[in-house]
Amino acid sequence: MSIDLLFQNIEKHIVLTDKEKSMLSDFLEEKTFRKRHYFVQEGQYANYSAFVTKGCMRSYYVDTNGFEHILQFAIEDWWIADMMSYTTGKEARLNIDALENTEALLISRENQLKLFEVCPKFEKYFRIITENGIVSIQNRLLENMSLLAPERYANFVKKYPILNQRLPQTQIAAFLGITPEFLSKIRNRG
Amino acid sequence: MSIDLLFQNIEKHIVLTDKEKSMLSDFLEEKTFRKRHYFVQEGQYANYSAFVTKGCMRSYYVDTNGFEHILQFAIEDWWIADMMSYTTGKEARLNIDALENTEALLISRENQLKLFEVCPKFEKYFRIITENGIVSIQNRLLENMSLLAPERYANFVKKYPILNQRLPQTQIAAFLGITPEFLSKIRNRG
DNA sequence: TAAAACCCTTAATCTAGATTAATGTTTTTT
DNA sequence: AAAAAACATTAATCTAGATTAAGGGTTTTA
Repeated sequence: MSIDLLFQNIEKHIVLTDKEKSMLSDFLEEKTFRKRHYFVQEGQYANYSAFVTKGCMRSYYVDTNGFEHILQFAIEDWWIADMMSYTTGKEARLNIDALENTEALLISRENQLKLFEVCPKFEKYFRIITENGIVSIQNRLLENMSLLAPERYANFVKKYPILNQRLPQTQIAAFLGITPEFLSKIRNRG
Repeated sequence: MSIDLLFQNIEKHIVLTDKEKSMLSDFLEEKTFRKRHYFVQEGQYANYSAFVTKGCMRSYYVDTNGFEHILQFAIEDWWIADMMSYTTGKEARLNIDALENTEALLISRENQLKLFEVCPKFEKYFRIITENGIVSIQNRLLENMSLLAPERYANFVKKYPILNQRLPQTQIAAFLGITPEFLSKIRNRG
């Protein structure tokens, strides 16, 4: 069962009783996304967060010149959401779509907050993964400010070897903040 | 009392009883930092988080060429920490120092986690401000990727007019990811 | 199975912002 | 009050990476 992947993820941080597992289960929705289909679109109220159990999604911002800037990839075992819209209830500024045919477990913000009330353990879990999220994005920001593109790419490969194999170059370039042409140059001894 | 500023900050998100306030108070330490003195240095175990009640601090990374890249400013009513070291217990890679004579309330990670056990309301508070932190730094990353320096500076001024007045240009430049020379040019009709 | 649609490569040219350097001002320390 | 340190300005030169463009490959869709 795909929900077991989520249970395992949660149990890296807290211990769950069977009752808590079934409670969580009741608050989730299973959904599949065909390649290139949207989970979130700019302008929507994105009050769902997704835990990917199969496939790959990405969140990205489209700038005023139409260029895409990728904030996050999410393969199996990763959460993805427009955190701004999800937590504040305002309109999303990000898009989230599937780069492969994808299966995910969705939780609404409403259900998440209910879960926190009923069982503070879940609040602890999300507090921890949110802390980890901050650390990881702070690190990325500092890398963007202090490293040249070839070094950033080397770190990407080291950190996410699977993504480097699995994703098209265009997507990796849009994540690193460079053009696909320049990434091509880097890859072929630039 | 300077701790009232923290109570007010917390009560934007949750309601506190007098008992909870005094409990929190017991877990905090008051400390002052003279201008240019360190709260955290690279290589230390930075197991304290600071809530600034007066003055200004900054967290920054020093790259291999000796350049400083500022991750965060914290004036009155802001928390600041090396989140990586604070949450994982590993050695800090950031420095945090005072840009002005500063007063702050410190909480150790140990006490914070105790507080969460004793009173889950505090876990909720920190979950919320951590969520807000993610949103804000995600936004900054996307701005860095999608905007030119003059636009980033304009947004900075709009978002933090006080910091723009209060901080030297060198510090603002190190936050925006540009040189002070180029910021000078931008400011004088660039 | 053809034709879109997407994806990758290479190379010439261009530009946002860095670097260097010189000069002046303001703030801090002695 | 002097000296030192930090801060700001301006301008010439330089460079990491963008842009443009053209050609070839591969995967999807009809």
